[in-house]
Amino acid sequence: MKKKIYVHVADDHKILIEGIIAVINTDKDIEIKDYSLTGQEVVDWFDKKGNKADVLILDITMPILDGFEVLRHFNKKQINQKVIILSSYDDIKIVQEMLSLGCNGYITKNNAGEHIVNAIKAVANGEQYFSEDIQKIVIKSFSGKFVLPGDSPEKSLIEALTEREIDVIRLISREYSSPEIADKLNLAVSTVDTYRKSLLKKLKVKNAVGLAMYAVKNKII
Amino acid sequence: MKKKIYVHVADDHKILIEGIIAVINTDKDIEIKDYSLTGQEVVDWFDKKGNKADVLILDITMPILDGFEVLRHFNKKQINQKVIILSSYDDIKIVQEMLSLGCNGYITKNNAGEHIVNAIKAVANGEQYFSEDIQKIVIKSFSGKFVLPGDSPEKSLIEALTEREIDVIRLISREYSSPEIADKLNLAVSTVDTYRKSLLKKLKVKNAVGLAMYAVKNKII
DNA sequence: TAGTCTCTCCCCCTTTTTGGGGAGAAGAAA
DNA sequence: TTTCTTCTCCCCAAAAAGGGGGAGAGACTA
Repeated sequence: MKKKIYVHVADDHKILIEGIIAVINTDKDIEIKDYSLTGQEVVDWFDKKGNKADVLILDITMPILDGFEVLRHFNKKQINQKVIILSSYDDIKIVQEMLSLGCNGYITKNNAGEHIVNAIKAVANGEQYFSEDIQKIVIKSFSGKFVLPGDSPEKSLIEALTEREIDVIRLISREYSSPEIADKLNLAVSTVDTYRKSLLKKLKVKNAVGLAMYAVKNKII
Repeated sequence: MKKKIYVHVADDHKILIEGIIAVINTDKDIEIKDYSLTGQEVVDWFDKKGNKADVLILDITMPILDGFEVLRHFNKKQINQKVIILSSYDDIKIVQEMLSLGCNGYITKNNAGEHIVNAIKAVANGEQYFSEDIQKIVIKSFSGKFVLPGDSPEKSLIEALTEREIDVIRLISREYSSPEIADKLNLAVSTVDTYRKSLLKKLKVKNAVGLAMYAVKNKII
C-alpha cells in the first residue's frame, strides 16, 4: 500500500476549507492533517513539535500573517516545507513573488477543484505544479521584457538608431561577440565594430554592458 | 462548417515533414498549404504575393537561414505571422530567445505527435501553446534562480554567489571596467578579474553582458 | 586536526573591445 | 547637382576581457 500524503490547509474562509476537504476526501492517498484560519496559526502549528505535513495548501490573504509572511517564516527557519499557493490572485507580480519565496505550486481558486488533487500528488512527489492560467501568465511575462527597477523608458533615442544598428545591439545583448555577429549578419567584423562604435557614441554609454542595458530598458531585445 | 486552418511546415528533413503531414491529415480542420526545407524558402514563400498560412510550423536548425533568422525577418517586415517552433532543443536560452522573438508556441520533437494538432488549433485561435517539458523549463528558470537555501534539489545560483562576487557583478552591470572596479573596491585588478572569471563560470554566461543581464533578471543591481 | 571556502594576488597568453582615423557605393533629399 | 545618410569595409593601436593555471592567509567546520 502506498504511503499517504498528509496535507495541511490554511485559508481564512472555513467554507473553502470544507470544500477542499470534500474534494480531497474523494482520493484515498491523501489525508487532511489539520487546518488553520490565519497565518499565525499555520506558523504555530508547524513550529509545534511533532506536527508536520507533506504539503501545505496556503491562501495568500489571511489575517494576522498573510501567505507571504508564512513563506518568509519557513525560509528564515530553513524549513523545507512543500507549499501550494491557492489564491484568487492571478497577478504576475504576486505569482513571481511567491515563486521567489520558493512555493512549489500555484493554483487559482476558480479552477481549484480539477487541480487540487493532482497538484498535491505532483508536489508531494517533488515536482512543481501550476494551473494552466498561471502557466500562461508566467510564460507571458517571460516573453515580455525585463523592466529595470525604477526607470521609465526615457525619451527613446531608438528612432535615431538605424536598422543595422538595431540588429547589432540586439545581438550584443544576447552575449554575442563581434565575430559571431559578423557571421550571423554576413558582415565583416570591422563593419560590426563600426556599428558598435556608433552605438556607443549615440547612446552615450561606456561599453557593451551599457548597450545591453539600453536594449533592456527600451525593450528592443 | 468551420473555416479550415492553413499551415505551412518548415524543416530541413523531408521525412519529418511527411510525418507531420500524416499526423495533421487525421484532422479535417487543418490543411497543409505548403512546406519549405530551408529558412530562405520560408521567407521567400511568405514574401510571395498571395501566399499565406494561418500557422507556420518552424524548425530551428535549417540551412541558409535558421529559425531565428526567419522570425527576425518577420519582425523586421512587421509581419504578424503565427509561429510554432518545433525543435529538438529544450535549452532555456533557446526557448527564451524564441519567446522574445515572438513565437506563439514551442513544442519539442520527442512529443510532437500528441501536441501538434492541439498546438495548431490553439495558436490559430490566438492562444499560446507550449508542450509540458517546455512549460516546465520556463517555469523552472523563472523560479529556479530564486529557490531558497536548504530548500529543494540544487542550490540556487544567487545564493551561491559570494559577497565579493555580488559586489563585482553589481559594478560590472553599471558599466565599470575591471580597473575601475578595482579602484572602487580597493582591490588589485587581477583580483577583480578572478571574480569576473568565477562569475562567468558560475552563471554559465559568455561575457560581461551576460552577467549584467543576470543581475537585471535577479534584481541584484 | 584536516578539509573546505572565501578572499586576495600573481603568472601566462589570446581574443575582443574600444577609440581614432579614413573611404567608397547607393540612395534619398534639398 | 550637390549634399546627406546609411551601409559597408579598412588601417592603426591601446585597453580590456577572457581563459588557463597557481598560491597564500584566514575562517569556518566536520
